[in-house]
Amino acid sequence: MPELPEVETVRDGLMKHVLGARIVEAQVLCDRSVRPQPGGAAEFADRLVGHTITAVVRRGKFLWLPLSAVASPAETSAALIAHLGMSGQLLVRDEATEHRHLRARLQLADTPSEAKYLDFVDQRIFGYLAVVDLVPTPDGLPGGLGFAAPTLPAVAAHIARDLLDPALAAGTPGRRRVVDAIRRRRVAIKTALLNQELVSGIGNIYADEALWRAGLHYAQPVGTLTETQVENLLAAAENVMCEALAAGGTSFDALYVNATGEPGYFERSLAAYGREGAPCPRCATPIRREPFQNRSSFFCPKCQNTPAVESPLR
DNA sequence: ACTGCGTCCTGGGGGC
DNA sequence: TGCCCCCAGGACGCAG
Repeated sequence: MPELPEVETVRDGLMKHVLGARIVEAQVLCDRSVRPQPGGAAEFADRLVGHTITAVVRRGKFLWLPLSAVASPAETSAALIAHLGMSGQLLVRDEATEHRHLRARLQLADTPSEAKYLDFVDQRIFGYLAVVDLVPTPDGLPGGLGFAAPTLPAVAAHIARDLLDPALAAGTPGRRRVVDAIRRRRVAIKTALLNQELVSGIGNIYADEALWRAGLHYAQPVGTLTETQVENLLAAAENVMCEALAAGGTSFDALYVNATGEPGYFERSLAAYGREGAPCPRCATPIRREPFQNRSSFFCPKCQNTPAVESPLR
């Protein structure tokens, strides 16, 4: 399941293999994988062919590749956006290779490596590709990591910045605003962590890991947490995602691989997620799994104390 | 404005 | 052995 560290690992691979490349041909093998594209596959291909990839940008779990026309290279008003969903893969290939779930294939020229194809493979079709317009960021800051221009895809404008964004660095006003935005909600803390409009990039795996590190129960009402507890939780989320990034991401179920098809190695470092019945690395209490909002939550029943009840007087 | 829940999708695995 | 049902979850649409 690609979350921030996995998407960032893919971005890194794409930088090495497709930056500056010109798109020669675009093949769509599954129409449903190309959305939100009003004109469908034909419009998708039409807006890609002949254009050059000028950057590889990420905000949270969203990736986009700004495009410029060969005739007017300074103009970058559109981008190829990619969301990997549950099982999406962007694979750089030197040759046209077979994939069971190949949904789209871009043929490239002038790549910085031997790469000739950018394949979008997606088993569950929760991910998508589209060519979309870029709009200015409200704050005039870069829209995401990897591109200095203050723009982002209109279709992702509602997505918050993530914890690796310099604008949200620990101790900055940006980070304080995230803490405040979280604390204003009246939801369980895990719900807030997973809300991509408050802070982006965190999915089920890293939410559980951050909560384990911070010693918080997933169902703890946000209103019962102190400012410091929320700050510490965000720091834990940032740290665990940085460590996962250094390991190339988490390949929990083999649906995640990087841009050259290799898995990540952070799964062996997970403390809670996917470890039902295994000993908590801190206190050896068996990790428990409980259903939470149609998902699974993994936690240590000893380290992550039972949620306090929100005071009715507040 | 918020919150919560259902929906999309496919392959693997467990149970009978 | 085979079949059916359930499970995984990111993002979004909708109802209240």
